[in-house]
Amino acid sequence: MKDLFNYFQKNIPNLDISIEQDIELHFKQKRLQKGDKLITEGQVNQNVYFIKSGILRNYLMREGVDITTWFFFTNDFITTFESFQLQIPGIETSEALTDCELVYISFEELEKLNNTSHQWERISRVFIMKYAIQQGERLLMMHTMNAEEKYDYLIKNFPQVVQNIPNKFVASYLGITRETLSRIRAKKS
Amino acid sequence: MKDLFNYFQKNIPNLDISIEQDIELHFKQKRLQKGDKLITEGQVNQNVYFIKSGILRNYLMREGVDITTWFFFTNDFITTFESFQLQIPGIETSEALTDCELVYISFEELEKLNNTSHQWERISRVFIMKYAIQQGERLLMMHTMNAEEKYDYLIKNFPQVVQNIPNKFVASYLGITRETLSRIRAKKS
DNA sequence: ATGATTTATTGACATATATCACAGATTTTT
DNA sequence: AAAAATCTGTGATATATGTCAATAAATCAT
Repeated sequence: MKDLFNYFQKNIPNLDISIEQDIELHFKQKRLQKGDKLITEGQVNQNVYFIKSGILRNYLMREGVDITTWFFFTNDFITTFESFQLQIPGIETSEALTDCELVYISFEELEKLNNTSHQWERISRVFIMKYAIQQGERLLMMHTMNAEEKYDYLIKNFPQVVQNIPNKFVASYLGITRETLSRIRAKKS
Repeated sequence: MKDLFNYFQKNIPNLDISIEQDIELHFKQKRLQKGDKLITEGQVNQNVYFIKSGILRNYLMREGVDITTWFFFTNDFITTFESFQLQIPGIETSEALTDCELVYISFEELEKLNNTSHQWERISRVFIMKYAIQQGERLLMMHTMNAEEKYDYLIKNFPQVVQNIPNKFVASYLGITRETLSRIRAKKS
């Protein structure tokens, strides 16, 4: 759990040491094997997970087509955001692309911490804020770029995606077809 | 300022009455005329504004082209999110599409409230969370829909956009050209 | 290791949307 | 109210990307 506390400290100044105890007390461990589902479409996402190691993706099915919405790496939090925050059934599924080590806390337990501790409320706010900023950047990419620009953007800003993830997932993440991605890649080499 | 406190109460249970006094003390009034700029590209967005009445849009220039990123209506908060949250120069501009009445608070004052009051930290968290959810929905729209589907989605979910806003802004908000929007509209009537 | 399955590449063609050009409509300014 | 400016609609054409089909390459399972 030390990793998680370190990660909090890196992002939020002057954290109380009691936070580390809270983590010990309320977070649990979980391991996944490649291909395992962590969160399932149609169900309420009960937990927020912190990735100690591994890679996952969120995706949804739209008219029978698998669309990747997000990739997650070591030191990311993973939820299906709306489902977790509003505690309603979600449309997204999370699956492990590699074996993963996670720690997690349930919505109710986190809410308790948020209710009783100002510092936990701060932690929640800061990480939601960072998530919103990331989303804004991705939205801008989808809004303003063509296929090749999106791929260049990905290489520049998230090289770990291109290096570690099958092209079919990269393509659907970019909102283009596998064939188009393949042609863009061919042109570059 | 009563509107703002009511709005907080509607979204967050059990708010202390002291919040209303905080609002009186720290929020200021501002009026805009149609066409006025509220936040300017290249500068740090110092304040978060709550819209008591009026409509605004955020936009950015990309290769000389004006791209609308978001519309804001009565009872929305408006910032250029990343610039405000990180207090760094932003790429977006906010302009009034109608005359507007706003109330606002500076980043520093809000941070003070967030630091000293758990309830304010809660308020910040909840509205950032709501913003993130909205962004996620918009991202899904841009990711998965074609031009006509996006327009239908807008009519269904944000009819006030289609009713009140010039088509050229609607088009760039959807990431399509004015001509394509015009043809979609023609087909429907 | 070998065969089976999945994934990536490439070509031919189809289609949605962009671009350019101009005319008509609407809004703003004088 | 008239003139000017801006916005919207429509046609002709161009282009990026999608679709379908076949093969090659990579990965997985026995």
